[in-house]
Formats: sequence, C-alpha cells, structure tokens
Amino acid sequence: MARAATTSDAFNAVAEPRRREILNYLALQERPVGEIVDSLGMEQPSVSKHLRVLREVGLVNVRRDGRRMFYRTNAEAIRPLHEWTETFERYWRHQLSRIKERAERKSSASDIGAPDVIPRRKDDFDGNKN
Amino acid sequence: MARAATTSDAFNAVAEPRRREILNYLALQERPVGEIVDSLGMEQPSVSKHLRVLREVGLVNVRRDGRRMFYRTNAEAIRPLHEWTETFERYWRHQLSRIKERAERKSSASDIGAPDVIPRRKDDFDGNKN
DNA sequence: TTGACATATTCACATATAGGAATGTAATGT
DNA sequence: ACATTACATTCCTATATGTGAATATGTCAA
Repeated sequence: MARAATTSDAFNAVAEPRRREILNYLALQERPVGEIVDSLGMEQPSVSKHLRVLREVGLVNVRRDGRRMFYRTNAEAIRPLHEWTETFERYWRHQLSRIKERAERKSSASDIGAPDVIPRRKDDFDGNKN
Repeated sequence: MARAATTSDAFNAVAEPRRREILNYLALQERPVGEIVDSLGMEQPSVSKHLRVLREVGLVNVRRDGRRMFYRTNAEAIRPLHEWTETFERYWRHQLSRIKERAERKSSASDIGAPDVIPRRKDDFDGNKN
C-alpha cells in the first residue's frame, strides 16, 4: 500500500508546506487565485492543484465572481488538528521538569537519540536511507 | 517531485493515522514495542517502522532495557503543530456567526462546495477523480 | 555456543504524489 | 465569432511511501 491520499483528511492535506502557506494567506481574507500566485510566488497550476486538495477536504471554501474564484480558509476544518494536538498540551508541560531532571542524572547510558546517532555496530555508517 | 518524506517534519509524520494512534498510546506511559503491537493490533515490523519515522522527527524517545525498547511520546515535538493550528482559532470563532449570516442570505448563487458538487456546466458529472 | 525472545531491517510492489509543460474550459468584452 | 483573462486539468516522471514476508540484529539465559 502507498501513502494515504493527501485528500483523505486534513492531516494529510496540511502535511504539504505550501498548502499551509496558502491556508495562512487565506485565513484573513478571501482572495482570487491570481493573488495567491503573485503573493506566494508559486506557479498558477500548482496553486490550483493545491487549492483543489484543500477544497476536497473542506479546508477552503470557494466563491465565484465573474471569471475569478475567491478562495478562503475554512478555519473550522482545522479544528480537529487543533484538538488532537491539544491532548498533548498537558504532557509537554510536565516534560519540562522531567527534562531538567534527566540533564542532572547525567545520561545513565539509557537515552537514545535520533536513529542516525544510534550505535548499531562498529562502523556501519552509509549515509543513505534507501 | 514526489511528496515530501514522512521524516521531513512532524506534520508529515503525523499524517499517518497509525502513527497518531501510537503517539496517543505512548503519551501516558513509555511502552515496549511488544505492548504497542498487542494493544494496537498492528504487525510488529509495521510498528517498528512507524516508530522509526516518529523517532527521526523527534516525536518519540527511546530507552533500552535489556532486550526491550521503551518508547515514549515526546509531546514537545507536537507543539509546533499545536501552535500552527492555534493561529486559526480566532477565525473559527468568528466564522460561526458568519455561517449563520449566510444561511439567512439564502445562498445568493455564490457559495461553492466540494469539487464534486461544483456545477461547471449543465451536465458534466462523471463521478471519478482521476 | 546454542536457543529463545524482542526489535529492526530489507525486499518487492502497488500506489500516490508534486512539479513542469501543455492544454482545456469558462467568463467577459467587443 | 474572436481575443483575452482567469483558472483548472491532463500528461509525464522521479520519488517516497506502507504493507507483507522474510531475514537480520541484539540481548539474555543456560
């Protein structure tokens, strides 16, 4: 199986940085595609494609005025993300104290960092992921 | 170009539903891989691979105890997501009133919904996305 | 060392991009 | 009808998956 479609939900849709930029830009005011293109400096087809994804998951609304399409962020659709992240808020508050505690315990050979730093064997560094 | 790597940042990493499940599960307590496998009902290699992604972006920490690896959610790494979504909070509060307002204006032929529903011409419904 | 247990990695594969280029479609003005 | 403006879609391609199956690695016990 491949990765889930970007249109499967808001989580997948906002994984793309440019789509987040667009959402930021369209949060304040609705804007026609052309302005998004000019302001964010992206190719027009690219913007249209990103907008389509955003629209399919309900992250933006559209309104037509003549030949222009005015897009606007539908903040409501971001709420599920906000709520999911919110459930972790209490944890990072607690963690601040725990981190300090650990720093003082002076790493009792138990903490493991990022995988690149994990010592698997002697010299198996090969610098690529695939 | 293809989609950004799942390991490129927290946004991409949490786009996968199972990884979110894992993060939820590991938020309360650290757990060995075997327990994640049993509790969440996923295959062991799958869990290991998801954990690797989560570790690469700092969403979980690991500690070894004998042959077991204890993983735990690093809530701090979820904070950027929380903060990004938070910037939209003020908008969805405002939108509640705007939605009501629109409902009363009785759709002056301007609102457009999901793409499947967009009336482009008379009868161009074809029911597929690709 | 051998065996068992706990995790991690590799391989193969179907699938879904995101971007660029080119083209299609819709609305307006004349 | 025709040209123009404003967007949307299609085609192509390199790349990055997530899963299952198989295998490797690492750790402890006897």
